[in-house]
Amino acid sequence: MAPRKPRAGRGPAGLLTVYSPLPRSFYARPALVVARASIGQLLVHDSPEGLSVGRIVECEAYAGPDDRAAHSFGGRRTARTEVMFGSPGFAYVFLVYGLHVQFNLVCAAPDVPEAVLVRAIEPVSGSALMAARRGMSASKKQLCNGPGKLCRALGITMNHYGEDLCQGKLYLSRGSRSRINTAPRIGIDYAGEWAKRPWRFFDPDSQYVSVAPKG
DNA sequence: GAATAGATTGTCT
DNA sequence: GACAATCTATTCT
Repeated sequence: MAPRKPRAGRGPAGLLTVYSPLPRSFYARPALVVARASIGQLLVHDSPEGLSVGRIVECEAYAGPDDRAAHSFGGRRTARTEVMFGSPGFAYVFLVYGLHVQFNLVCAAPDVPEAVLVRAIEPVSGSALMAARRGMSASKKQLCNGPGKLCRALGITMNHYGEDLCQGKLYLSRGSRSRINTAPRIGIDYAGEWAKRPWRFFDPDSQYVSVAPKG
C-alpha cells in the first residue's frame, strides 16, 4: 500500500508544520529508553473531527514480566494484554476505574510485553477541538495534564486498541528536545518496591505535568 | 490550596 | 464480587 501522506497543520506560531509518524524502530527498544525518548515528541491524532496535536511532557515505563506494576507482570497474557506481546509501535489502550481511558505505546520486541503510558501533553495544535471534547475552555492547563484527560482531549477511545502507530491516524511525530527529570510512578502503590522505581519521566519546565514534581 | 468521597465498568479471582 | 496505571466536585482551611 502507498505510504500515508504527511498531515499538515498550523503550529503554535501559525507556522505550517508537517507531521509524520516516527518509524517502528523508535518503539523497538526497552520501555525505559522509549519513555525517556518520548518526552518532547508530538502525539498526533488526525481524527474525522479534525487534527489535534500535543507535545508529550510526561510518561511512565512499564517494563515487562518483571515489573509488578505492569499489567503484563509475570507474563500474564489475556485479551487485554495481548497487544503488548505483539510487535512494537502499536497502541495499548485500556480502561481504568470504569471510566478513564489510558493510552500506551507498545515497546521492545514481540513476546517482550513492555509499554509506555503517556501521562500528559501540552496542546500544540487543535486546542479548540480538544477543549470541545473536554467541555472546557481551551486556555486551561488542566486540558490534558493527565492520562485520562489527554485521551478525552485527543478523542482516543477503546476503539484505538491495537492500532498501528506507524500507519494510522494516531501516531507520534518528531518534536523537540527538553530537560528530562525522573520520579516514581503514580497510582501503583500496590506494586511494593517496584512503585518506588524512578520510571516516570517528565519535562520539569512544562506547566502541563499531571502531578507537581516534589523535587 | 489540600483533603476527601463518589463515579462506574472491564477484568480477573 | 473486588479491584483498578483516574478525574471531578465538594468541603474544608
